[in-house]
Amino acid sequence: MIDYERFLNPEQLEAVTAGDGPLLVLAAAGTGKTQTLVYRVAHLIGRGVPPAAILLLTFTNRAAREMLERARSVAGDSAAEVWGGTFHHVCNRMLRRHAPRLGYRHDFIIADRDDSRKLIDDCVKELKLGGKEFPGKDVLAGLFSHAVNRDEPLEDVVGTRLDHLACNIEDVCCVQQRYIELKEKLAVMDFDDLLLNGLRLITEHEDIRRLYQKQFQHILVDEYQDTNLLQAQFVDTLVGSEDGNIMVVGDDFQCIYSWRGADFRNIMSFPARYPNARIVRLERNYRSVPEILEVANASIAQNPEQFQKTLRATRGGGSRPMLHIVKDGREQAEVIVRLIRRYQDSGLALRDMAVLYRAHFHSIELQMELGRVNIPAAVTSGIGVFEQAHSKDVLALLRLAHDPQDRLAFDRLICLLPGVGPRTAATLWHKLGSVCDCRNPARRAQLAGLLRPAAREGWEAIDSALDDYFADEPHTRASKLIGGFVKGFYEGYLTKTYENASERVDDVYELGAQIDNSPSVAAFLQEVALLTNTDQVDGRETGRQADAVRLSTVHQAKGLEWPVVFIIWAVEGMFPSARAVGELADDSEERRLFYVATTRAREALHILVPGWRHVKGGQIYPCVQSRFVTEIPNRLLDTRYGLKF
DNA sequence: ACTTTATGCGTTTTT
DNA sequence: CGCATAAAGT
Repeated sequence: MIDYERFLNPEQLEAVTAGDGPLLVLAAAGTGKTQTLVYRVAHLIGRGVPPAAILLLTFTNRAAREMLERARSVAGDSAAEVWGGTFHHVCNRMLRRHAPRLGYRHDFIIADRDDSRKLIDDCVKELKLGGKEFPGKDVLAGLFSHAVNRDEPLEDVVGTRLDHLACNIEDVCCVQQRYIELKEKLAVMDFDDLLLNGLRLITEHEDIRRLYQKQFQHILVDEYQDTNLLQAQFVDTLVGSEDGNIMVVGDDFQCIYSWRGADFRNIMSFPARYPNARIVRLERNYRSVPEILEVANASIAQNPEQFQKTLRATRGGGSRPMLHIVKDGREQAEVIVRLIRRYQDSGLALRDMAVLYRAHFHSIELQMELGRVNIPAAVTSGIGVFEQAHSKDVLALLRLAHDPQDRLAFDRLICLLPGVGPRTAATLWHKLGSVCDCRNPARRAQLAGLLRPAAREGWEAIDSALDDYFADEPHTRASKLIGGFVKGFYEGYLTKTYENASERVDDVYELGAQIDNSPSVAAFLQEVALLTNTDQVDGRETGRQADAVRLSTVHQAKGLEWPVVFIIWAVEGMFPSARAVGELADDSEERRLFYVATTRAREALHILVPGWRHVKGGQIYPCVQSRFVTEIPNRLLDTRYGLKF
């Protein structure tokens, strides 16, 4: 029997041991939200609920993995059978089983952000729209996504978000229509389709809805404040009744994804949608020293219309957060280097420290400085390994090998050949009859015959790699195909295309090893589009990751904590970001982001405010201290100037 | 004429 | 890194 009272405080215990019925846990930052979810899962299993009857929806795959691992150590190995993952992941898993019910193949292709933008661009060109006044593909993708995730008509979204642009709303709708048709034709779902079709599956098909309602006796949702309307509908439908077994955990103060359609009204209206919901508040913060919490509380108090919560400290006194007024980005980097060295001398490891910023490019100057003075830094970069060109190239080869109809993969692969671009790729695809059966040597030879000599040479190398690969069936190993591909063709391509070709070669071999270790190549390919950079970085950390300072955007730091945190570029226009303030005329989400940043720190928080910003071209702009700093009472901060501290 | 490739520049946040 | 534009290649 688990001694819950030993590991949980009274509020956490109440949430963990609550009986059936809806439950809303308002868990402020650092109050043991994860602990509560982990023990709730353990408690349910202990009560006799079959693990496979529990659905745990999280914001990242990493969060699900961590929670289930911990639940496993508390409740035993059976916890591994709990369904856990992101909404996209769970929808994908359901859709792989039932896709034909919606007119899709089981092996539909997932289009990542790049793929869908490319497809949208194709639609625009096909409809001969384009032009100066017409929105670009990113804007269009954003509009489509917004409409889907908020369940609003596209016309309204275009009307409100694009009123300054004198473009025809109907044209935009035409592009969307064409985009939807094109996706259907290519058997492709984009990220939004996974959610949309996951929801359609259980709303339009009663038997499937019943199946999953019966299977999932308990549904738990983490980071509920960052769900969008579609996701909330998905959960509500699966729960089925207003007295169902649904537990949602969240903190409206930490809703930072509304630009992606998240709507913290989901959490605000939860008590109205589930009138009998029990509400538990977790306010005892175990993470940070009181001085840091005071700053966080003072900051978030500026936002109206939220569930009132105050972080109460449980820890003893530490020291006040430091505000560093520095000359410019260079001095900012210098201050951080000195502070890092000082913390190292006092016994902290580099992995105990993190530098947080609003946008990736804010960190470039610091990265260079850290490199110069040999302080190892782990950057959670904007694009993960799987999203980088070389991974995608290799994945395209594997995808095409396993699915002759994967046009996106074909295009990508064939365009690597010299003298072949999108146009020739399209012609070739047509000439081949909309299939590229790599399993069939005769078909591969046919393709070779259609290519120009320069391109043919490259294709022949790929051809022999494919030949070797299929010779081993059914025990094909991805690493073998990748090895042949790299040696015969890709290494040469990489060396003439990129500076850091050898790193990329290493990455690609690593990718092969990972696929060999996964259950099957096909399963890996079906999941890979949903794996994110943070999943990947953490995967590596367990491996050979050395001790390093973490550099991260605030968004990617969500759910993490460090003894020492630096927030850089706390100036107007950068944090809050100029775009966010201009577009929304409401800075509350940016303030929540600042709140998330401050509450990542356990012992020490340093906020840096440079006075000048060097833009390339030699221009210098003065910086104004961020409103988020200015609105904090002076007495809560320890202000230092320049290099004196 | 049509395609591919080279060059220079600007960057919010991401499943 | 991706995008737009201009130049080179077929």
